[in-house]
Amino acid sequence: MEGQLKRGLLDICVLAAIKSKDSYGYKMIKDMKPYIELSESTLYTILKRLENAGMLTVRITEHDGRLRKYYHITEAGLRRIEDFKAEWKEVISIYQYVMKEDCHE
Amino acid sequence: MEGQLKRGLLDICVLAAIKSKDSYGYKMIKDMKPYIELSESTLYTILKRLENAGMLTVRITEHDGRLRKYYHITEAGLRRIEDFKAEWKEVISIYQYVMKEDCHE
DNA sequence: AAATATACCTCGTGATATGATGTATATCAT
DNA sequence: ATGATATACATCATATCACGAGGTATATTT
Repeated sequence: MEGQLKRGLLDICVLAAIKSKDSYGYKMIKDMKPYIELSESTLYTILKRLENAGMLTVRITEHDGRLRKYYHITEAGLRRIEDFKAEWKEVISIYQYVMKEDCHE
Repeated sequence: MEGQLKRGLLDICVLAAIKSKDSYGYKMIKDMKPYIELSESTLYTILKRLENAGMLTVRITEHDGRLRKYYHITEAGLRRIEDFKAEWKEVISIYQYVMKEDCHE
C-alpha cells in the first residue's frame, strides 16, 4: 500500500498486537503480516518510540539460546488505543468528505 | 486530531476539494474546515507537491486587484483518487485488526 | 486610521518510515 | 560438514513531510 495512509496506523497496530498478550518483535511482524506489512527497522523504531513514550514496557528473556524481548502494554498504551477510536470517527468524517466530492462528477 | 492519522489523508482531501470544480487555496481551507483543518503553510506545501507530481495544474487570475491561483485536477490526480479508494480497503482491514485485538480484553 | 479579511509565499524544525547493513545463534537440507 | 534459511535483535543515513512563524500586498469594514 501507498505508505502515507499506513503511517498513522502503525503505532496503533503495534499497541493492538500486544494488547491482549505480551509479544516480541519478530513474532509481531509475522502476526501482523496479513493485515499490515512492516520491516524490522520500522518496527524496532516504533517499539523504541512507544517505550520512550511510556506506552509499553520491555522484559528481556532468553529462548533457545537467543535473545528475546517481550513487550507489555501500559495504562498509557491502553488509553492511546481508546483515543484512537475517537480519532477514527474524524477519519471517517474526512473519508466521507472525499467521497462526497468524488460523487459530484 | 492526532496528526499522524491525518497525514495520509491530506493529499487526497486537497485533490477531492478541486475534483468537481477548480478552486484556490484560501477558499479550499474554508471549504475543508468542517472536515479537516489545515494551515496555509501546510496547504501551499501540498499544492506545490501535487503540482510537481503532475496531479494538478495552476491558472493565475486576478480578482478585485488581488492575486488568485486556481487549481485544476489532472488525469493523474483523478487516478490518485481512484488508487486511494483501493487503499482505503486495506485501511479498513487494518482497522479491523486493531478492533479484533481490542476485543480480546 | 486601524483592524480585519483576502490571498499569496518561504524557511527552519522536528518527527518519522524505511532501506541497508550488522551481529549472533539455531535449524534444516544436501 | 557445510551452506542456506530462520530466528531475533539493533543502528545509521536519508528522504519525506506537516507546520509554526514570519513575510508581502491589497480590499473591505469599523
